[in-house]
Amino acid sequence: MGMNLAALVEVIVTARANNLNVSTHESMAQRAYRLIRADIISGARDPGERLRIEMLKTVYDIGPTPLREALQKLSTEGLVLALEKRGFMVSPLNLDEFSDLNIARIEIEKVALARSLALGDNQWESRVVAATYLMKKEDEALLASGAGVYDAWESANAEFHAAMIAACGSKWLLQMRDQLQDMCERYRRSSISQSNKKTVNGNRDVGEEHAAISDAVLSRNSELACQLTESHYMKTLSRLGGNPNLVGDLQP
Amino acid sequence: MGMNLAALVEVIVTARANNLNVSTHESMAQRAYRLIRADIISGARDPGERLRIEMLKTVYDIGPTPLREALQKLSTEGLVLALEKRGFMVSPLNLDEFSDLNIARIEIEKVALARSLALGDNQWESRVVAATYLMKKEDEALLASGAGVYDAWESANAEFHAAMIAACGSKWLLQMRDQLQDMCERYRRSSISQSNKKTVNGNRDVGEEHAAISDAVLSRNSELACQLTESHYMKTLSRLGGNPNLVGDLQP
DNA sequence: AAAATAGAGATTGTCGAGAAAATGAAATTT
DNA sequence: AAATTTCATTTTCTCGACAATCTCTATTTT
Repeated sequence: MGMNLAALVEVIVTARANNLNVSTHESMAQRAYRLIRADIISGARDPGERLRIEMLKTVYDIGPTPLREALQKLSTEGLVLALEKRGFMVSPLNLDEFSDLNIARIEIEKVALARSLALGDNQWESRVVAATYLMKKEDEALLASGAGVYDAWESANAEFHAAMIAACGSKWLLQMRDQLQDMCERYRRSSISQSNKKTVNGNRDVGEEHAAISDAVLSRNSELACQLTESHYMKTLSRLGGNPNLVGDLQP
Repeated sequence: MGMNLAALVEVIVTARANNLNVSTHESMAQRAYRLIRADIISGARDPGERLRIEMLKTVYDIGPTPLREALQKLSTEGLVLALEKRGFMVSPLNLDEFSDLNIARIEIEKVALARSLALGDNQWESRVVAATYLMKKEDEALLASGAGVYDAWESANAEFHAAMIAACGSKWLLQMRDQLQDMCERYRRSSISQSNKKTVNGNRDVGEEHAAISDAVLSRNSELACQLTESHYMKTLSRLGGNPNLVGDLQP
C-alpha cells in the first residue's frame, strides 16, 4: 500500500472522526489492547485480578513490550489499575464508583440528546427510524423467548441509543459517552454473572420504554426524551444495586 | 516502605478518587508521560511534529520501551496520533476539532455546575469564596499590569473554575472535563504563541465576568451561573477563531 | 520534464536478557 | 505464640539488539 505520510494522516484523522477502524494489519500492541479490553468488559477477567506479564504472554502469545503498552492504555481509560513497581490489575469494582460513572454517563447522554434533537436532519431521523424498527423486533423477540438478552438484542440496543444522540455535533461528547458506557457495561456484566441472567429485565417492558423514547425523539420533544432516557437508564442502575438517589433530577 | 498489596490498592484507589499523586519515585514511563504531555500542552512541541523514538531518547534520556508506553497513553487521550508502522506524531490542530472540543467541554461544565449548585454544602461554599477572593486579586493585578497572563493568574483561574463545579458529585464528570480542558488549553497556547500575547484578554473585563459567575454560584442561581459560564468560555473561543455558532444555546 | 523504479539508510515494532524491587516462606528473636 | 528478620524466588521495568517496514534520494524510463 504505497501512501505518503500526509495522506495517511488525513485518512486516520478522518477515520477517527467517524469512529472507524482503518488498520490493514493490526500491531501486537493493538491486538493486546483489543483482546484484554474485551476480556475485562465482558467479565472474563475478574475485577481486582492481577495481570502478570508472564501469564498474559502465555495466554495471548504476545511479547512483554506490546502487552505493557496495551495495559498502559487501559490504565488511562480506567479499566486497569497500574500499581507502582507492582504491575497491573483489573480495576476493582465498587458501587460508589458505579453511581459516579452513571451520573456522568446519564448527564452526558442527556446533553448529547438535547443537542441531537436540536440539530438532527432528515438523514439522522432516518437512522433513528431504522434503529427503532430493529429495536422493536428484538424487544419483541426478547419478550417472547422469556430468556436473557441475545447478542442481536445487545447490538440493536447499542445502535438504538447511539442513533438518538448521533447528531449532537461533537464527536468528543460521543467519545466521552462511549468510554463511560464501556465502564458501566463491565459493572452490568459482572452483576449479571453473579445473579440470575433471566432476571436481567425484571418486570420491565423495555420495549415500551424504547418506543416512548423514540416517539419523544422523533417529535423533537427534548425535555421528555431526556427524562425518559434518564429513567430508562436509572431503572437498570437501581436493579443492579446502585444508589439512584445520587443520580436523579436535581431541580424539583 | 513496607506495605502489603491490599493496603497499597486502597491507598491508590483513594488517592485517585481525590485526584492526588501518590508516587514515591516515578517510573521512567510515568516520567516520559508527564514530560511529553506537558511539552505538547504547553506548545513546546508543535502540532503535527513527528515524535521519533531516537530523538525522544536523546532529549529525555529515557529508553525506548517507557517512551512507547507514554506515547500510547497519550494517543488514548488524543494528544498524540499513532500511525500504523509509522510511529507517533503530536496530534494536528484544526478549528473544527476545537469547536467540537469546546462544545463537549462547555456542556459538561454546565452539567457539573448545575449539579454542584444543587449539592454543594458549606465546605464547598467556603472553597468558592476563597477561590473568588484570590481570583479577584489576580484579575486586578492583571488589569493593572496591562501585560499578559502570569502563572499565578493561570492557577487562580484554574482553581476558580474547578471550585465552582467541585461539588457535582461525580469524579468521572470532573475527570472528563479536565481531559477536555487540557486539550483546549493546547489550542489556546498555540494560538497565543502565534498572535500577540497582550491581546489575550482583548477588551474584556475578565474580572467582572468572574465576579458575576461567583455571585450567581453563591446565590445558587443555576440557570444564570450556567449561562454566564458558557458566555465566559465562548468569548475565549470566538477570539481564538473557533466557530461559536456550533456551541451556543440550542433552545431559544 | 515528469513519472516510475531501485536501493541505501533510517525508523518502527518486537523480543529476550538482566538489574532492581517485591513477595513469600523459613528461621530467628521477643 | 507473635513479631521480626533473612533470603531464595518471582515479578517488574528497562535496555540493547534485530527483523520488517518505511523513507528519501538518485537513477532510469516514458
